[in-house]
Order: sequence, then C-alpha cells, then structure tokens
Amino acid sequence: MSAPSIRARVRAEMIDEIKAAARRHLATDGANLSLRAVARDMGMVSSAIYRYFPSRDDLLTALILEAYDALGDAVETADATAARHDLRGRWHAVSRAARDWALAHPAEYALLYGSPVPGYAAPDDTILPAQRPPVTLVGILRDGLADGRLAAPDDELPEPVRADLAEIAASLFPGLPESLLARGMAGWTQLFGLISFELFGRVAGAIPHRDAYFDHQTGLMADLIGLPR
Amino acid sequence: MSAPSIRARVRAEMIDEIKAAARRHLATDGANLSLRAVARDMGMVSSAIYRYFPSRDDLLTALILEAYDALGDAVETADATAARHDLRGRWHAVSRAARDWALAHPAEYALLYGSPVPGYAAPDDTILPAQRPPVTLVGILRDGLADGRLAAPDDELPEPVRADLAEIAASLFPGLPESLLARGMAGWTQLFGLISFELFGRVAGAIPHRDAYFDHQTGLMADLIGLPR
DNA sequence: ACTAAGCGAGAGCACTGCTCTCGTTGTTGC
DNA sequence: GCAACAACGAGAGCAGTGCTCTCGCTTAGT
Repeated sequence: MSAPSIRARVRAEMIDEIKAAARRHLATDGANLSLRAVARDMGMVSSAIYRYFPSRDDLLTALILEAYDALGDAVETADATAARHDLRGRWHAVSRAARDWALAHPAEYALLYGSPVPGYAAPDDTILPAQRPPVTLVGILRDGLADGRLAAPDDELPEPVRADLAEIAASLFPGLPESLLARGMAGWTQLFGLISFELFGRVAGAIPHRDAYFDHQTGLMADLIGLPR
Repeated sequence: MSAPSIRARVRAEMIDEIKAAARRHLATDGANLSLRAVARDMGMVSSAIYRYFPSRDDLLTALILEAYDALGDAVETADATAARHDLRGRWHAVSRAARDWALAHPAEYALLYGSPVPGYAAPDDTILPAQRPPVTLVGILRDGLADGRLAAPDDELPEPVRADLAEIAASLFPGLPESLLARGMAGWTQLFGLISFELFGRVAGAIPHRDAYFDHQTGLMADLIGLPR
C-alpha cells in the first residue's frame, strides 16, 4: 500500500508532463500558448487537458509560479555563493544571475515581467516568490549595514515616501533605514529595466558588448547605493 | 478638382476611423486586439478591413507608430516647457510626462514597452520615434554640460563599454562624454522600469503614495547623474 | 462484487485571422 | 459620354483557438 495511490502518482506525472510540454511550446512559439498544441504533443485530445487544469490561465499560472521559483533559486544561489562580506561582488552576482536566467528563459521571463495578459489576474500565491529577487538584492544592503561596511545615506525623504518605505521595511527588513531601502529599490527597478530592454529587443544592435555594458550599468547603481569597491 | 480625389480622402478617413476604433478596443479589451471586433464596431465585415491594412500586425504597427509619436510629443513638450537651465526641473518634468502618458494610455504603453508579440518584428520606422524619450533625457545632460552646470563624472569605463557608448554619442550627442551618457542611460532604464512596475501591477498596493515615490526615485537617478539641486 | 470517481475521445459552440469570389461603385483615359 | 479599370464591401469558407458536454472505459474504495 502506497500512501499516494497509483492514480494520484500518475496524475502528478501527467501534470508535470503537461507543464513540461507547455514550457517547451512557450520557448519556441512565444507567449501565446496553445492548449491544443500542448495536447497534440502529448498525443491527447484538447479536452483531456481540462482533467488536469481547469483552464488555460491556470496552466499559465502554474508555469508562472515555477518560473518565479526558478528565478528565485538562481538569484539566491548566486548570492549565497559569493563571499558574504563582498557586498559589491554579491550585487553583481545577483544581477548577473537574474540576467542569465532571463536570457536562458526569455519566454518565461516575459511571462513574469512582460505586459500582463488582459483577462489574467495573478493570484496571491505569486506575491511571495515574486519578491525573492528584490528581497535578495536589498538583503545585501541589510547585511552591509549590519557589518558596518555600508552606511545609510542621510538624504531626507518626503514624509509619504518615508512612511510607505517604513512599512515595507517593517515587514521585510526590520531596522533598515528608509533611505537605503529607497536606493535598493531603485537598483532593482533599474536591473529589471536593463534586462527587459536587452530581452525585448530595444537597444537592438546599439550595444555590441552587452555583458560589459550590463556590469557597468549595475555597477553604477552599486555606486548610488554606496557599496564599497 | 481636388488634388486628393474623393476616394482618396474617404480612404484616409477610413484608415483614421479604423485606427481610432482599434485604439478604443485596445484601451478596453487589452492587448489582444480583435480585427473582427473592430470591423463590427464600424458596421463592416472583417474582410473589408483588409482593404486598408494588409494584416492585423500592420494595424498594430500603425498604432505603435502613433503611440511612439504621442509619447515623444508629450515628453518633448514637457522638456520645452521647463526652464532650460533648470536641469533637475527638466529631468523631473520629462519623467513625469512619460509616466503620465503611460498611465493615461496603459495598453498603448504595453504595446511599446511590454513583451514583444511572438511573430511580430518591429519595422525600422519605429527606431527613430522610439529614441525620442531617451534622447530628450540625455539632451538635458548635454545642455547642462554646455552650460557648465553639469560636470562629467570621471569614472573610468571598461574599454568595450566606452567604445560602444562613444559610437552612440557620436551619432546622437557629439562631444558628450561616455561616462555621462552611461549615467543618462541608467536613468532612462530606471525610468522605464519604474513606469512598467507601476503599470504592470507589481508593487501592487505596497506603495500608496505613488506620485511622491515616483518623484523620489527619479530624483535618485538625478543625483547619480549629478544634476544640481 | 458493486458503485462511484477519474479519465480520454469526440462532437460541437463561438470565436479568431485570413483568403477568395462576386457584384457594385467610383475614377480615369479615350 | 462612355468604356475599361481599379477600389470597395459583403459573404462564404478554411484552419485554428478555448472551452463544454456527453459517452464509454478503467480504476478505487467499500
């Protein structure tokens, strides 16, 4: 007697296979995933897919969740691999990890950070995994502050901004000064823009040496934050 | 005798009406524009649209071109309205103009800066209008440098980065130091990320005071660039 | 052993982009 | 002024989509 029945195991395997096939289609055909094509790939008829996913959007949601997790893993692993006190090294490692993952999985990145699908509303399950990359980035600042290797800039924030950031800090980074959080978020925002520009084809051929450009751009944000060289 | 024949005039009006109807649909139904729905709105049958646009993608391209122009106009007008020597004021005015336009035309913004449609390749006509916002931003730096109100940072760029930026500067901003161009592009990248995050629903309810947050974030990039307060 | 649930196939609905044909209507050359 | 021609709108049709419903078959639980 197996705790998960045979049927349940087969079902789990089917779900995985469907997701795998869907991911394959996503990579080749782009964002507009065809449920029927996925079904064809598995030698099934389209209606059979509905035994496993109530709708196409639910399939997409499953893929999005997995993609968030994959990106989160990549980013956190890169952060953990770098020497803990080398703040700038960690910043670059995390940035590069995010970019590398995006370049390796462009369609999934577009799913996460591209224009939202009209009818589609991301469920709450996505909130936490979506926070992992920015939390990892700002975590570097938190560590630097604790080590004394990083000082909080003493710029004065407008009160509403300070209050909003204080709320975020309270729930995610207790004790982190709002001014530092603000700069960290600026860095995360620029990182996202940098990757999106490169991936979505703006910038085009204007910058042949993309790797070096990317590192320099993220380095500029490290400067803004005050990460020691 | 009218230089443009009646037929030609009617045709031009029809094209405009189709684009207007399409824009209306874009605003309500989101990115997946239905040619048939547009045709229905005009009391036509879908095949009649093909007399004016060879395909749905060509209709989208026309909308994209107009959107780029609208955004470019908004941005350049904002820049021209601010006092020429008030570099920081211009920076904020341009940033806000871009954001305001995006918030007022979210679907069109998504068309321009969202994930690219799989089969769709942006024609070369879009390159120039697409450059207008970043060119406007960096133009502020160019003016500041000419006025002596802004100094080029003397950070040393890796040679490949310097070379790539030098090429861009040569064609768009002759004489602009590469280091300044790099920081300007960082600002543009962050601005795009900022608007996209807000528009595409990340950040969600985390930041209630969006206007103030936006201004502060763009102000941080102005700091990085060195725009005088 | 019997019942109930899970499953895959198939038909069908409403929708999509796009093509082709067929009359009609406006434009232009003679 | 009229004939030839091009532009036009309607309609039918094709291949594709997401999704629903029904029908048998297989497996699981009692």
